[in-house]
Amino acid sequence: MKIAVAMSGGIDSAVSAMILKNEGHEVIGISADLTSSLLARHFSNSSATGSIEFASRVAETLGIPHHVVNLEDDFLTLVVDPFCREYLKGRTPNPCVRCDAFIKFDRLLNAARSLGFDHLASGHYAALRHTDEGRYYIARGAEIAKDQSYFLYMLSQESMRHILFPLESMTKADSIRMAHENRLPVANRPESQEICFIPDQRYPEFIEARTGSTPPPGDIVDLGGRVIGRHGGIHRYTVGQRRRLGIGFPMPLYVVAIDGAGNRIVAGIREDLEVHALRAGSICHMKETELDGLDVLVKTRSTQVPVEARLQQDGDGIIVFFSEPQCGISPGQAAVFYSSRFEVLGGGTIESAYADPEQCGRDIVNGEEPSQ
RNA sequence: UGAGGUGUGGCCAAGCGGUAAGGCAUCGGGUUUUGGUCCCGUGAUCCCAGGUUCGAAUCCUGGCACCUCAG
Repeated sequence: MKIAVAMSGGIDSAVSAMILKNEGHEVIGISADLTSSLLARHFSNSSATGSIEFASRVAETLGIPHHVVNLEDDFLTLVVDPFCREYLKGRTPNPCVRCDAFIKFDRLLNAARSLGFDHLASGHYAALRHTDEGRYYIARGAEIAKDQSYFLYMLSQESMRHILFPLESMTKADSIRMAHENRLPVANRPESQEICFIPDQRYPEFIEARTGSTPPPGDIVDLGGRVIGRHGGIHRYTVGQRRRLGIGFPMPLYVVAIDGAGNRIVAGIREDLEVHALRAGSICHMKETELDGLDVLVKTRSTQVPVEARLQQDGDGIIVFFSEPQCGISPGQAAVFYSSRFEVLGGGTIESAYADPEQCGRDIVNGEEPSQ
């Protein structure tokens, strides 16, 4: 089989390429240049090409060709700029989800196919499966702690026909061991974390530089509307956030809601954060084409243990009723639905969250006052 | 300027003569292919000036500041 391996310059994709090569496939490495000029523009002192150079060295070590595809324009249009716009509205986007769906497993896949390679493999810790009827879906792989299926819920049926996850039955420890045993030049590289296009966690500064706008300071209020502090721009906050509120109080205070229209941050104690239901929109169907009424497991963040919930169709969206209240549910993030076997059934973008399960109209997360 | 009260690190707050708890905030670190959470670590000589005492944030005197009640 002719397989292009999406190589990030990290351990996982390197091991993936090695495995496929050893299995006798015709393998090339392919890397997307997403950020070199972006980072040069906004962070003059950071090295954007380091990862691609590592990928190149791995390809050389493995004796496979390596291609670099410049996808920066698409990346900016489909990932970076929507990310910035969401933050300016007081929402908390998940750029990785969009990058996987629109860049890696779309544009980069297409680039591979135009090179004559009909399959694209990546180093994700996730499994790709299909039903007897030929419907593809993502599922959790052997690596539970670092499962990445959450990020993949938006992949299309069309793209999944051409995708391979060579690590799906491996653990991270397996990969590290293989990388060392085979002396891959990336064996000791640190794990990637944080947003790839924003060095040093300085995302508020990045958003300001990228959009050319500086969100104004405003009030931090409690649930009763009393002013208890000041914020430095709503793009600096997310629901559930505790640090950097700067308010001395007998108890820790968290961001309970972001009122974009009123330019206010609503703060409260931990139990004010508890949410019994949420509404997700932009629904993607993975294994299931009908989600209404299903009892599922849900993840509202990538590193969370899935929790029980029931789904209910609500127009073009889905309302998720949690069995146990959840904290830190932020509009803009992804809610991903799993079966008890950790198959991805579908998912969506969180639009709002509800403290009261019986009255989903009480929408405190979108900044509206509780209705009484 | 009559009476009473208060004055401890950014905020709140223990301490009641024996050599400054704790919470919140901040900052740093750990965990984490998003944000966040979580975990660990992080600071003061006690409004000022005298005095008593072996020793005071803790007692006394005098200032200063703020608060409350009066008028």
